[in-house]
Amino acid sequence: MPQIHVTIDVCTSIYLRNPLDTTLGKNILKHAIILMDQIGFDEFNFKKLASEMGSTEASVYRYFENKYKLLTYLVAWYWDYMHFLILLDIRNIEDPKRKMNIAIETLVLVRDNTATPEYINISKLHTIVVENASKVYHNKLVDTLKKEGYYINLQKLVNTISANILEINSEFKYPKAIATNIIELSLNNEYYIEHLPGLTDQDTTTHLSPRKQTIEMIKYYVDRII
Amino acid sequence: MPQIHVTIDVCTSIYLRNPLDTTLGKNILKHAIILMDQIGFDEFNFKKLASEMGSTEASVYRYFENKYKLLTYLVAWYWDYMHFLILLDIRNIEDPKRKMNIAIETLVLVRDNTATPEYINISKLHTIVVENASKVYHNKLVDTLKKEGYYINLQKLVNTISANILEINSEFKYPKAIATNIIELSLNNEYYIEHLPGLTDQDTTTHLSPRKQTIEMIKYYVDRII
DNA sequence: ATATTTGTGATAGTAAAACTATTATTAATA
DNA sequence: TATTAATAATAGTTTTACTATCACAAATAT
Repeated sequence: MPQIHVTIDVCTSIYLRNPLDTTLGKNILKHAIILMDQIGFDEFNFKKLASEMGSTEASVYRYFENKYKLLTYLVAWYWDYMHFLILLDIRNIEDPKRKMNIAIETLVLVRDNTATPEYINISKLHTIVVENASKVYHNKLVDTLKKEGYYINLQKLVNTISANILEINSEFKYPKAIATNIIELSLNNEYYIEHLPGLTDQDTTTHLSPRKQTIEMIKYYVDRII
Repeated sequence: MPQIHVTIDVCTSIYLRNPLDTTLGKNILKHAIILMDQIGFDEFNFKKLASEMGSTEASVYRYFENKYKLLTYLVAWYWDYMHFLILLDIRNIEDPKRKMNIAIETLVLVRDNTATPEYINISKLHTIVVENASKVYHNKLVDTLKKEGYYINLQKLVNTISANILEINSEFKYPKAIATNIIELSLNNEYYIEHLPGLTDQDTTTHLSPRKQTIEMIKYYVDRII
């Protein structure tokens, strides 16, 4: 059986050397995900990463200028991969409403896939994205980074979902804003259920998992709004 | 004419000494807002703040343990103040839909008010909240900070808007999640229009300002969903 | 087979950030 | 006038973020 190989496109200026080219590079990604997930981005640094993976600080610096660029790379990778999974899942499906439901499930469930490379723990990467995506998009350098193409991966995903919204209702006035909003809801709602339940609505009658509840919520939301 | 005095309640364990008690304290808030707005939270530190306001690093450390706590304080202050403005604006209004529209306008427009203390530049504080609110809510310490009551100010605002949603439609299934979402949209949409326009929809036909466009969008959204 | 390039490890170092501690001085209060 | 509290000034420590250099091993080119 042919193995599916995923090529994740991440803007080349994010890194100094392509981490996918070498074993060390992939190891940096692998252990960066494990460590960031464990101690959080603020506590994370290249010294700890190097010691965690049995390498040296200087070696890591050959791949990424700083930890912000490494985070940006991981988040871009995540969106490109999510986009790939969604496109895979909605292939051959005609009904736009069904397509939307599948996209929502894919976004929230963060299912593992045979195409996930060994060096990426997708569930931990999801946690990292939930906790830190805003650091990538909300900062003083946003305008420069945008010009360098750091955000195209999320943009492409938004475009796909936005197109799907227009297939459901071609008159809908704010397809991109709602696409972006669906993506943000898929990240935040589960986090709120777990950590800040007062900011969302937990269904105490059913015994659905936080993820299933989030899917229900976003479907309800999409159904009413579009 | 009696002057309205706003008492902003911020959880006492955020600060070491109440900044509102002294001139230096208020000066810390004032210049922290100016400086954070100017150089961004990541570049901001107590040394720069002290030099900006003609004081010393050690003096600032007597009020706040670190810059994260200062940010948390400012964000909590912002929500308490927004809540106050909304309650003021919807007084004596019966129609729940009108109340919601007013709340949306208040959230997005961030109008200055005579009750705004001299040491707070509310428009700059708004920028700081837009760019950094997620750092306050998405972090590894969230569970501890929640227990200490760091997030009650946002929670109260969510409760007020959530109640308003139920007044419009008592059957609505996710009042808190949508209240939180409205607040997040009010912060993000304007930022996206300005910095990441591909993530939202700009109306090129009209000549509405980003804020007016955001208000239109959220009203459209609320109207359809609730 | 040998020379050369490339990637990595090891070590060492600098500059700035993030605090802490001490003392002197000034202002408020008893 | 004595006492206390608040602040400024100074001087430190520790950690983070990053740079530079050199040696060695593996891959590649000739």
